[in-house]
Amino acid sequence: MTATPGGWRRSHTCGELRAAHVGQTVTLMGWAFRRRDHGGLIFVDLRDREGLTQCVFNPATSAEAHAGAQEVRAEFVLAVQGTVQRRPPGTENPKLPTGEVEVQVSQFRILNESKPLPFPLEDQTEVEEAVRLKYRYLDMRRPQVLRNFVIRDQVYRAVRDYLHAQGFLEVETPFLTRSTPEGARDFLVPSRLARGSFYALPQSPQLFKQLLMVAGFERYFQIVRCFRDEDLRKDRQPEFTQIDIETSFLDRDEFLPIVEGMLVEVWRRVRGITLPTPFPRLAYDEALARFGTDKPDLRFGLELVDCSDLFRGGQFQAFAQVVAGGGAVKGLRVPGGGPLSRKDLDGLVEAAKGAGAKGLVWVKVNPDGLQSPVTKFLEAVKQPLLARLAAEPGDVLLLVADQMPLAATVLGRLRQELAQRLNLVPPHEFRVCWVIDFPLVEWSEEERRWDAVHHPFTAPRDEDLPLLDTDPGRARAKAYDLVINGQEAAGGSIRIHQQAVQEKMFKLLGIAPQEARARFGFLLEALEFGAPPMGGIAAGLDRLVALLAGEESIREVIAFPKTQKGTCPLTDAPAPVDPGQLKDLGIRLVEEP
RNA sequence: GGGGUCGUGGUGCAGCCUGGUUAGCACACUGGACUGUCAAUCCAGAGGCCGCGGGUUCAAAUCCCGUCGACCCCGCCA
Repeated sequence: MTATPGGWRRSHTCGELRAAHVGQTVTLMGWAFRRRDHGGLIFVDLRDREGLTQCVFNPATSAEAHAGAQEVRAEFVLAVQGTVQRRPPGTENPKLPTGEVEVQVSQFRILNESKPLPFPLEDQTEVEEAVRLKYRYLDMRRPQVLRNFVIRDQVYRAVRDYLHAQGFLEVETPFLTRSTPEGARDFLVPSRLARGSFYALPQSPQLFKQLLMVAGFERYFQIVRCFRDEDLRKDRQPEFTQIDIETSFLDRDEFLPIVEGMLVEVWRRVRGITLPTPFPRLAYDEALARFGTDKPDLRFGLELVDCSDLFRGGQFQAFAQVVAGGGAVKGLRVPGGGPLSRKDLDGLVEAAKGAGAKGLVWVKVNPDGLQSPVTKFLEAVKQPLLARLAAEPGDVLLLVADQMPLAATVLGRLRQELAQRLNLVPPHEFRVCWVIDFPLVEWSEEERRWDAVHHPFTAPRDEDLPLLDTDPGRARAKAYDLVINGQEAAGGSIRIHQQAVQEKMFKLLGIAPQEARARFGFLLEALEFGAPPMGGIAAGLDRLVALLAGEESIREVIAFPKTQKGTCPLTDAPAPVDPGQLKDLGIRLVEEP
């Protein structure tokens, strides 16, 4: 076995030569990153996965090599043999780890040529994403892109090492499975052997991991692809990767520290950062009240403050009526927001309306008094209002009156947007928290029934169990989300492990017994054979890696991602198939009406 | 399904508002010069269906309509 025609073997990588190697004869293999031709002297920066090494082609060393190097172009694949030498004084490159030395080339081979590139491989140049994705294999040669996949690899390993050390068993579950109701749209796979029937790709291994608990595996995990046929975002792809975990015999407060330990280990190994534990916990109601969202970004303040009582029965009719009708007035203090122009403030009003509010009241706190479209209505509550929001001259106050949770969520969006705009978000900080005590169900107006907030297998809190019969909307679930910098990074729950409770839940959700039997009777049956108490979580691996890499979009940390329309510019998937394939499956295409 | 931004040589952009030269700049590319560069430099050159289709006009990269595509957002995502 030889690495190249002629029997050369790579002796070092392009990232490892140092002053200590001076005098050694080495063989490097890699890509010609850049060539600098001085006529009498040619420099080629040879790049491989590990780094960059300057190779010098000097006719005094080898006229043949020097002549050959003139043919070299960007991204030619080279094998280079020569002597490591210290660079002449004054020509060292402190920007390169290998910058103290260079390889004086005595002979080299062109292992392969390359066409001119469709785009430059420099890190700093911005190239349209569709072009990058069409030539993703070239894009990935950029050190910045490679770095993201090194981080991803470190995350895989940290997760596996940690969970294995904690006694978790790694198990694979099927991709070809059956469609389940609720949740996202399924990707369907037609069956040839059972014509007219379809597999569904899993939205998550939810049911299987519960079966593994019934099986007595006790601690399971899997780094697994999940599929959801919904519209894409920068943090959502049709196929994405979850760290899926399930445990037996642990209640929430025993389980969450295990997950915290995993996150701590990942952040420690990848970023050298020690996340403080335990992670703070926020009840869902509290998160909504203080931040106007169930995934609060804790890197900055701008907390929402309830001002409802200040306006109850007051002369500001618009607000007083909302409060009288059971709604709330939520306030947000924008410190130093004074410079916001009338146009900015009008923009905020529009944004609030766009988010569903009937309106937004802004108040400038000037040294000589309040300035607002509704100043005269505010005079009566001026002092308590300023005190409630801890306002100071130069601030801007934003007030939204509406039903809860709308009043809070509207202001929550403005909070996020203003933090961005006013540069209040520290760029290199990680703030992690748990959001717990989610509602179990919420009323769906359009379907006229209760919907599971998390999923139908989530257990209600024990003390809320009676509420299922009397006031389901007030029942809280044993569910939890892990939120990092305002992003949902993981979500899970303690499951229902008693068949009677599960059936009650289905009944509440309007899933008829026959339908439940038909759809996942196998799970209900399993629950009758001694199912242990169980609970787990699923973490979005792509989002974790993006956070660790400082990338905005998970596409930057997925090897071959899809565009926003779900296509792959590289393979041109999805694509029509051969009529014979359709015939095998018993599928006939119909024209759109 | 809806809203927004964008689409101009291989890449990144300018020109478009206010229609009228040979569509301009940088990088890449090709040829030449050059023995210490590292975003090498200098000289010369080639390269354009201005996304696509229609309309207005004497005349369209530019104005209008439609359409396709990329990205961001809303809806959607248990």
